[in-house]
Amino acid sequence: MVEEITSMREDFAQWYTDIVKKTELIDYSSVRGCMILRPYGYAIWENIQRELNKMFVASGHENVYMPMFIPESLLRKEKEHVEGFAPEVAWVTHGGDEELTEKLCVRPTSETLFCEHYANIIHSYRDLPKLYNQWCSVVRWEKTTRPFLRTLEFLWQEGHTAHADADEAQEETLRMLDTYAGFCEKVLSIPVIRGRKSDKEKFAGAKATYSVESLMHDGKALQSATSHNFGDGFARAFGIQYTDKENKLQYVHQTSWGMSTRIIGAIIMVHGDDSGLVLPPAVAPIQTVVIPVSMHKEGVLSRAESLKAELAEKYRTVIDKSDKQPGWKFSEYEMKGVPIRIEIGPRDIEKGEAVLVRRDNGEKIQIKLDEISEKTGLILNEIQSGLYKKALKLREDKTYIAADPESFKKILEETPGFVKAMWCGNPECEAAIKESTGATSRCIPFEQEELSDKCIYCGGRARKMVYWAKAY
RNA sequence: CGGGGUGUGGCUCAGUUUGGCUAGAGUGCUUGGUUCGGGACCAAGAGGUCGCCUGUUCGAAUCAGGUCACCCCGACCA
Repeated sequence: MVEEITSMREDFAQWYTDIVKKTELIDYSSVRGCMILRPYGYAIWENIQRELNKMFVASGHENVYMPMFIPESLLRKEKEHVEGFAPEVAWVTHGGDEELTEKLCVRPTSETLFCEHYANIIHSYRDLPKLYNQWCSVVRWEKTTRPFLRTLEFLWQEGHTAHADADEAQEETLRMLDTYAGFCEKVLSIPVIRGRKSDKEKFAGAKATYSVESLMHDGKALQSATSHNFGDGFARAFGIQYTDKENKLQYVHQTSWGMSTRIIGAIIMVHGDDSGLVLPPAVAPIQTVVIPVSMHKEGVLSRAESLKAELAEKYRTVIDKSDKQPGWKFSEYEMKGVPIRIEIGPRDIEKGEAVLVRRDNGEKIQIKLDEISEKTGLILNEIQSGLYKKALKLREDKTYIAADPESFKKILEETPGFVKAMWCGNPECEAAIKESTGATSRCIPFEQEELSDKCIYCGGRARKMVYWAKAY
């Protein structure tokens, strides 16, 4: 047990803050609401980036880079979009001492830039589809901020695609949602609910928004990624037209989809425990750490070094040769969520063994040195899938069904989590539920269940089962 | 943006109520030594314009006004 980290039960918010600081994921900067991603935190993002990018490339997407500034007139081209984002954009009004004739906003998202560009480069059905993605940072002037979960500037990727027709755009929207779901579940070991957002929760300017939703340890939900179908709304606003095979002018149908550094907050809050971080091996900056014990003794350090070199061929491995106590090191790497720790000291070397310790369950295993590389791989896989199962169980344990407003409210107050309940589809009921319970509709899941035929709030005819929760 | 809280060596905090000598402790850091299988020990040392600004006062970490930042709860949002 690490003393410096507040226990989850005692104060979840403080636990979270302790973790991000003490494990050196971030530091605060002198700019309000902006965080410094330290090497350990940034390495997680780089791993996420690498894995996710592979998936994008595999499905035919190309990376581009757009400017970070958007002229005011361009931002204003699509009405709903600007209304959605205007309250939280940062404006550049001066270049040096000179006032700009048109102010520029720092991109809060890049739909408008992509649209303008697409209008210029798409002319024929032969130019379609356009499957672009960009990795960048965006700025949203949030009122309150929290590391990873909400910062003024954050890193993300935003995919923007243009298609010949509505069906293809819808297919792309769902394919990318599925990509995110697979990424969360396989790479991050985070189970997600796939579904559609209600109109109230929809992206500004979208025809339909889909999301993958995950559940944190404290029973609050976190939108882990979104995928939007824009229909031809943006195309009409920006004049993105092409000539089809029949020589007729058509508007393109577009999508956009994104995942941000916020997902690191989910990794922390889904897998972490009172000893600190627990990182899924696929994105852990350090997969195994070799800790020499009694390293001043003859032969220990050199054996530990050669073990490290062997492991490093296959896994992200470090050796800690600092003169700290072994016990200190054990705690340190536990706190940092390193999946596997390997202790090697005189006793082990004599027997031709080492001690392998799993972060996920604390199990200590004596392993023959000549088998250790292979076993490490197997155990990393076990941890990867074990974390998923554990998280899934947690989510299932915290998923409830409510049949009436009173029990709905009671569940959210006493045992926070996902609440499944029927909804008539009326935004007023949705707003009223939020007002009385603080919970929002997280999504209308693809996997529907017929819990009842009455809306949880008004008792009218129910149309959909919805996942509700308090959310980050 | 509303409500609450906090700013004092790197970190955690005491001191502020009731203004008063050279601002303390633990931990961390540096050096030397002894240790080393779950956060070691001894010794010596370095490190602070008390968030910032203005005021009150003979005198401000302490009082007043302002301001900035962070944390928590809410509203808004990825």
